[in-house]
Amino acid sequence: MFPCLFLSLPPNFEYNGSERSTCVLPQKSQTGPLHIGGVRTALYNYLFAKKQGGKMVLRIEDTDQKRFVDGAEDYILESLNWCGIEFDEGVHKGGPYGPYKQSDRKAHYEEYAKKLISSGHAYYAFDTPEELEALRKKLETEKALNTSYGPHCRSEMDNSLTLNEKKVNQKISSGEPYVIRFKMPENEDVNFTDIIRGDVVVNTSTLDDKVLFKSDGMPTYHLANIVDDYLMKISHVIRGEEWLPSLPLHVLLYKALGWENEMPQFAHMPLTLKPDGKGKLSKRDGDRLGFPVFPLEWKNPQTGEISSGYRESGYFPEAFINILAFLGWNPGTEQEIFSMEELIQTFSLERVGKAGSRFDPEKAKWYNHQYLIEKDNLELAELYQPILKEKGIIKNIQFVERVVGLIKERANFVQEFWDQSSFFFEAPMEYDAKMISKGWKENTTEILKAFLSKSEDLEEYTFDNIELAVKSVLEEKGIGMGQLMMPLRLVLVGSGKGPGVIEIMEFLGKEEVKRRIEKACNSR
RNA sequence: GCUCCGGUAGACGAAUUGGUUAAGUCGUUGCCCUUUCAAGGCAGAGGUUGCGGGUUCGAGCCCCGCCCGGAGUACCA
Repeated sequence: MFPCLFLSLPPNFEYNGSERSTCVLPQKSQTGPLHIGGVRTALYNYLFAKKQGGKMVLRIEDTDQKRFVDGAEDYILESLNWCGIEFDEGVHKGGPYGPYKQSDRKAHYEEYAKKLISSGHAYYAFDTPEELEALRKKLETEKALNTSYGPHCRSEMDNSLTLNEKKVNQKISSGEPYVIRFKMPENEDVNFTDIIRGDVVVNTSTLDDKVLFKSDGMPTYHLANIVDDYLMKISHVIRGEEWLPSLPLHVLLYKALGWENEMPQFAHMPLTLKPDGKGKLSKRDGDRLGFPVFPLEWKNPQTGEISSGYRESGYFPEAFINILAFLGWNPGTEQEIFSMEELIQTFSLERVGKAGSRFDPEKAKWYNHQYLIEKDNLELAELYQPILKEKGIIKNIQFVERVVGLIKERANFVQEFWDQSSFFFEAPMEYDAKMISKGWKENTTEILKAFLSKSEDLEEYTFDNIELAVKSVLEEKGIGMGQLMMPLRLVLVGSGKGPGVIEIMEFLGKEEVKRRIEKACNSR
């Protein structure tokens, strides 16, 4: 899996303005594709860009060839498309700053890596993995403050700082593998400002000589990101908090390349945490705790393992977006339901929180319910139809629409509709035992028959008329409402759920009600 | 270990930037309604704002120390 980057460019770009954004998508996601944390990062970038009137650009960061996952790129595209996050430029669309896939931009990285070498900001290193491992172990046993490749040890290693030029050229031309490392300055304070975190200072003595260019000819994230953001004229970098520790390096790279004035502004957003326990949300948490971590269902092409997605679980994209937006951001008002358009209007980086937020699956359901009850009955009926077809039930859309209108308030998802409404389509096959013992008395059959004969006389089987029939039966028999309504519900629905009993009767019609009552009475 | 970032009820989080009694939502509990369930309405529980000092008339907010959590510390992003 590789992450991708979102950039936004305003039509009239100026570096000192605050009108453009960019972000890095997923975190270390070897284990799977874009998950909700990544979509949320994309969303914030999108909201920021749209609010400022910028353009959204998708860049694919596929510099790690080992981690290529088949289908990942399409998955990203499809996910964001489902969410309603649109791009103006990118791998799939082209644009003035292409190509938008880093594996197609190798020449750029090589060029700037060489520039850094000639300006003395970087150097070639020939150390083998074994030598590197030995170095680390040695420094660890010495309890050195900094156990990585850096100023304190680079003079003892196999690199262009210790070797003479002839030797270096010889090694390179003979095809010996090499990397290019950044020459980290010694004991220098790096100051920078993060939009969300504020001012941060880091001393370079805690940093190391990061590899910028790998022996396979590809850049690392650090180099590729800086070069591309510069070339693509990015003004804002909005990415996950896990990048914050790399920011000093990035700042130093901008300086070393002489791009200090073109350096974008940074915003590092809080991580999304597991609902239980500790740590950031990972792929495994979802199905372990019974909620999706992916926007769309994902099938791992290598293992065939399937992870559930929000779309397949019945979440509406609008609800999903709303949930994500509130994961680390809030408007400061009491409004909780926001359309994408409202989010664009209201969103600001300043109101993004600093603390990591825990994802709450319960509240996610609540959000979906809010959107579901606001949906048009016809739209919901169309979503319900395929489910009915699977059950072998063919009904016209008007019928389904009426059913949906009666039951949608008690469901969070369209998938729950059948459980709430099966009795509208077919008579109950069995009766709930608890309801029988609670509501079915000796005289119940007699009461139901009395009700039946009352309703026989009804010319129009309307709510009001049925109610009148109910009342007169109660009066005649001198009984309470429960003695009639409980059995009626049992007979009609089969259990203790569903809308009001009279509403159900009105919907089913006189004949069907009669059939169900008689069937139940005869079977007693 | 080291570096950085965090810490307000079970969860998300507000607090006009130092100003009464620390919002609201989800969840939870009870009641009303519907003799079902859900929705809705009402009410309640839940907090020493991580801990300890300090500054101040006054601290969730500023300063110092500590504790806890997270991230980073790869030829991964």
